[in-house]
Amino acid sequence: MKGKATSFDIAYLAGVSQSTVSRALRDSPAVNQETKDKIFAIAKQLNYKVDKNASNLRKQTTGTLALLLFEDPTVDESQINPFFLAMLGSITRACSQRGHDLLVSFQQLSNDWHADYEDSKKADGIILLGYGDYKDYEEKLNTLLAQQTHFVCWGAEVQGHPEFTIRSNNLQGGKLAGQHLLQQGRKRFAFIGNASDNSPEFLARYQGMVHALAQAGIAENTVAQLDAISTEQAGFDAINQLHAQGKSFDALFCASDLIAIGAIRALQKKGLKVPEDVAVVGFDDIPVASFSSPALTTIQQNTSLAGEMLVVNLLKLINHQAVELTEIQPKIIIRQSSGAAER
Amino acid sequence: MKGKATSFDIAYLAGVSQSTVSRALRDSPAVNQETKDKIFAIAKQLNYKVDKNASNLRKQTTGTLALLLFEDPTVDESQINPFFLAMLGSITRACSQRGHDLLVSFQQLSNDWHADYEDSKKADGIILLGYGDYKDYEEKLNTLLAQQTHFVCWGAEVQGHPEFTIRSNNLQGGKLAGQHLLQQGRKRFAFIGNASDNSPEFLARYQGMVHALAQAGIAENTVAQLDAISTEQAGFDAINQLHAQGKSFDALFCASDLIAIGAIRALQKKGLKVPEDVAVVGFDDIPVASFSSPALTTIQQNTSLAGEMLVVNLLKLINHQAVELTEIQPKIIIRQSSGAAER
DNA sequence: CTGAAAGCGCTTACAG
DNA sequence: CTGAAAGCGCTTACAG
Repeated sequence: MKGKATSFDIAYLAGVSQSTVSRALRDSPAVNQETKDKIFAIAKQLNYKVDKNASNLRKQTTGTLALLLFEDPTVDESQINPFFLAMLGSITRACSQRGHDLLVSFQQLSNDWHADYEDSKKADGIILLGYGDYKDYEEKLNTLLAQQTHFVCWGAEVQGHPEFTIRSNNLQGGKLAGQHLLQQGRKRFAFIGNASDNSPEFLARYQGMVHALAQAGIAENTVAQLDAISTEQAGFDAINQLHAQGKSFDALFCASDLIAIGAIRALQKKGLKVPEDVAVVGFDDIPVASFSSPALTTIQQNTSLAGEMLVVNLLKLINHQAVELTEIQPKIIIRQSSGAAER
Repeated sequence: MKGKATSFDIAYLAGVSQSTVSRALRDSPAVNQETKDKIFAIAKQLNYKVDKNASNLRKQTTGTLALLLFEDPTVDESQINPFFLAMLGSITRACSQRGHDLLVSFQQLSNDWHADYEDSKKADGIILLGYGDYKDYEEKLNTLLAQQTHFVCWGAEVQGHPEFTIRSNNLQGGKLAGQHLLQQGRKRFAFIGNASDNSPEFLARYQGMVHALAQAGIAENTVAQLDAISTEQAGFDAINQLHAQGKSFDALFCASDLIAIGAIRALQKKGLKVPEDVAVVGFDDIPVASFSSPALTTIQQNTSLAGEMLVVNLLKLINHQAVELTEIQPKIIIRQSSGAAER
């Protein structure tokens, strides 16, 4: 036999019609068990696999989900945020458990990717994952909406469609960080990370902390806040800028672990001790967090559940089932950088 | 118009045949420019995208590559080796630059994945990436060979088919590590990592170091070597075991950064100073390496070039072009853990 | 330069 | 329980 076997080859060998082969292979109850057995045996022997292109074309589906990972264009492409890589792992697993394939693409926001996947029948839906300026891609989201593309979005809420979003409870995460730093007896707070509508996740983390401080009688206007995207460099620079502004603080909450690690470096370079002089809390619990020096206290996002929920909700949307905004509860992981844990 | 537009819709609106539309959309030189312009305009307006399932079915290709990432089954699935994640990034980019999609799958070696992708026409070829016991998957590689699946393999050589392999020059990497440690005046060496045919990459790193030592008159039998898979835990345990065996050394080369980081922890826990008491060199240059304490001297693998070569060579194989074993030159990155660099 | 037609390998009403 | 037939949306010889 030349080339790959087709269902016609099996039909010929089994002495049945091709329709019957097709039914048998999908285990249709309308096929005699003996016939099935014979067909399965032949299929196995020929190492037959259903041609996905043909079956998808006929069924008008793909059995594939697309993952679009994007970051700030300023970030070096080779240095993908470790948090998203962890998500990638859990998304892959969640997909394969449900018999779906995962198409992966790293995009800059500037690219014109919207809807390509679904329109060209490469995927049944899209998972959007990334940090970056939310306002920048809101327009793209609207295009997706207009084209009725199926998608879910990590973190940011889609205007008018909260049900497309899966995210950590960032507000709660910020509260946990604030409360923990307060418990360490700290009074003068700083926050590094974009705190505007452009970065809704970071903003919620900031607001959560502010909320915790308010309950302890600390006013928001005493908090030093500086914008930063999620890179070590941005964290490093932010510290220098805060110092140049003459800001002083003994508690620092960073919107991501990468920012925190860069910030700690800058603090140490200035001769300040972490946690003695400044207690630091990060966000994400990326693998590096436990290896930084001192080990980083941080708010852990449950990437395993997050990836699962993204896939589950997207599949529901594809199947026209109802979904709603899904929030995942974060957890504080206490290590040395906040002054609470000993080795 | 209901549903997605097809080439027939465009043909109708443009007043030409569907064949002409198909040709025009692929920019065939056999189509009048005016006709093309008209067709492009209509296609754009309808937001038309070629149906990949249909075109792939007809062309009998997929325009997709599959990446199979696997690790030792003992490794927690959520904690994928950062080195492979970096590779994933560069592979994705290399694929999209060449107009290919990338299907990603994380597999345990125990799974029965061989050839599924290509047989079911989901991918034109497979990229294999992972650590793990080489002997364990040799059999699977043979199945792929027998089925004439197109594939390339990172690291390990496929018996009789060196051209399917892309890898770092691990021998050279080992030499660099050995030479560097010698330059620091170290004399008593240890190596942590599997050094057998089952882990050809680690073995070559070990042999490279041994080679460098031999040139300095240090015999292989003075070297303490202990097997370990590529995890921090394995590195941590290995140090304890070496000490239990009464081995003493002032230079340690680890087959991977993760091993090195675990080893450094264990050394420090025993009150030994790195690099003063033991100079440590790792392998990979994963992002954590620069954040460990002390920062890790390591052999950097060029993941950007590696990912590119995997894709380039696989595409060549698919197109029946000749390829040969591709080796990428590693580079030593000197930081604090080896005692050579100051802050 | 353009069109009519075949066919890629399936799935699934329809008929028996 | 099974078969004959249509059709998913393309690409590409073939003919003009």
